[in-house]
Order: sequence, then structure tokens, then C-alpha cells
Amino acid sequence: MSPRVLPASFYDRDVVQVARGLLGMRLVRILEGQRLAGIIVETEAYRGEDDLACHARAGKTARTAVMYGPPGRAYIYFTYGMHWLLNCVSQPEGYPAAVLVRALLPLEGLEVISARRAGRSKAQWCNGPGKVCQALGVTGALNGGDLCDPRGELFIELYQPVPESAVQTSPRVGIDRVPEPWLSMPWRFVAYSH
DNA sequence: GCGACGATGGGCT
DNA sequence: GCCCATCGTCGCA
Repeated sequence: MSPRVLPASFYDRDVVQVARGLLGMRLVRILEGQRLAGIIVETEAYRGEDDLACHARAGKTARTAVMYGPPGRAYIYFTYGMHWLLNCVSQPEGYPAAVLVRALLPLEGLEVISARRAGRSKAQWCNGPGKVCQALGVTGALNGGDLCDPRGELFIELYQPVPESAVQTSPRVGIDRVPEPWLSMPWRFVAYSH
């Protein structure tokens, strides 16, 4: 295994810590033989069946089964009829938890990413969870894939850990109908925010 | 710059 | 039949 790739043990702990720890790591996508990559700068944690913002609130279904599986896998789902969203399965097998990758700083394969995000400025290429998947060509075909396999099509490498001074936390976004205390849990992490 | 809203389809009650 | 872990565009300032 490449020494740069984050091992499954990285994900095998509290998902909130994993969300924090993924800031500054490098998400790599091999698309048609070409390497595309970006630095993870925004994440959110979703933890367990009790968390009413987490898809696992409805229990284990065909859709959420991957979240109950081993840590270090990709949980990728389709929403709003048009967007794919990428998550990193965390915590021990059997406990449903995952980190939503909400934004990247584009780093490698910029020509391809630019073409996939045609007509938009660089700042708009990967500044949202749907945009990340659009930019890197991430779809449900990769659901359940191993993020710890450097020979796969999607994996995450150790890159540049982010110091506490550069991290901001806030409640998760896009979950307006969720009741407290879940609505206000500070489980969103942003690095080097504007 | 900002708020409203439509697109569009799968999952779940 | 309702609800989305969203995005891009439109209208208005």
C-alpha cells in the first residue's frame, strides 16, 4: 500500500474526529486513466441512527447499507434528482456513520476539471458537495468502493494536515427540517475559510 | 450581492 | 405523496 494513502484505521473512530481530520487531505480520482485531485476543505459528520440528519435514521436499507459496512469505503448517493454526493464511511463495521465531502481546492488535472465545470470560475469548481462529484466524475458506480486502495479509481491520501487556527466549525447545512439537538450539532468543518 | 424558486428522480411512510 | 446532506438562474438592488 502506498504510504500516502490513509489506512482504514484512520476512519475507524468517532466520525466527528474523522471529519475534522480529513481537512487538508487529498482526494484523488482516476478518471479515464487521468489523475484528478483536490484538497479537502469542507466536511460534515453524520453519526448513527439517533442522528435525525443522518440517512441511517430510517435504519439499514438497501441505500444505507454501505454506511453500516467497514470504515474507509465510499458511500455515494443520488439526491434532488440530479446530484451525486460523496461520503467516507467511518467508525467500526456495524455502526452507521459517514463524512460528507462538501468542498475541495482543485489541485491536479485542472484542465479536465475546468472542462467538466465549463463556464465557471475556478472558485466555483468544487465549492459544494454536488459540484465536487461533478468536477471529478464521481457517480454511484463508485458506491461501496475502497478509499484506502491506491490502485482504485477513488482514494484519499495524506497531504497537509490543517492547524486548529485554520479550522472553523458550524452546524451542518441543508438539514432545515431536522429537530434539535441535531440541527445545531457543530459537525461541519471548514478549513481556510474566506 | 442576495433571496426565491424550479429542475428532477429515488427513497421511504 | 412527500421529502430531500443541491445547484444554477432569475429578478431585484
